[in-house]
Amino acid sequence: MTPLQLFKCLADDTRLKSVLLINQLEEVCVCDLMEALALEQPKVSRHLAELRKCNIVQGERRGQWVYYQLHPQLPTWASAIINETVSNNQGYIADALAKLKTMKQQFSSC
Amino acid sequence: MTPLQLFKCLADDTRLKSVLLINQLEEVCVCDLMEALALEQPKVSRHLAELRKCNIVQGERRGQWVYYQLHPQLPTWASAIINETVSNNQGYIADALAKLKTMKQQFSSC
DNA sequence: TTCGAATATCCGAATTATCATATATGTGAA
DNA sequence: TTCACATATATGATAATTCGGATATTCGAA
Repeated sequence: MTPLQLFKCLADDTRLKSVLLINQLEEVCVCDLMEALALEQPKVSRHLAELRKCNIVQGERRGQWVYYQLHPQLPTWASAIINETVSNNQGYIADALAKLKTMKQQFSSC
Repeated sequence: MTPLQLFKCLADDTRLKSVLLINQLEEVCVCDLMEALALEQPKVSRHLAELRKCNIVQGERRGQWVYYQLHPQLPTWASAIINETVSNNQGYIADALAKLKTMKQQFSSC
């Protein structure tokens, strides 16, 4: 993966938040992201597809749901960048993260 | 500066290379970048203007030329990302960097 | 006036959003 | 089991928007 590819993927609000949330939570499903970001399903799905195409995330179907995680072969420098971004911009995903966490408590899943 | 702003700025070949080169060389003028990247002056200038607007770089006129450097108030996490990118993707700017260095040796400036 | 640099504008190309539809999985009833 | 249906996700097509490139013009300094 080239740095340009990575930055292009992260240069969109939906994709950036998705990546940062996935990075924080280890794995999330599409419906989680829909709720957390208050977005329509096709929109989330489309942006995840782009992230998949660049090997930034990896989707795995388990029954009804598809769970996304960071791609296991993500270069170290790329995940360093993601971590650096999260830890210094917690406000950027704070709302979504809070919503996700209360969701997880109330219902076992979507 | 928000992370989204930063990534949008870095999501373009000209801008990304310019930032990485400026990071490596401390400061460069527009004509340096034109030569190194083999681009027209207006193109370089326009992208630098975008980087200036986001406070990623800073331009300073000294006589005829305008010299650019990373913005002194660039957040630490942002410059960490830039450094992480450079040190793990040297090939991406190797050509431009080599051209710049031989230029600097042959002529004192543009 | 001349040269380096910045800005304005227009146009074409690439992105994104939206709607509709397709596929995959799970559930429950016949 | 098998069929119908509900839910979750993906994808296709098209409209709307944004973005980048080329050219011309303007600005600033020598």
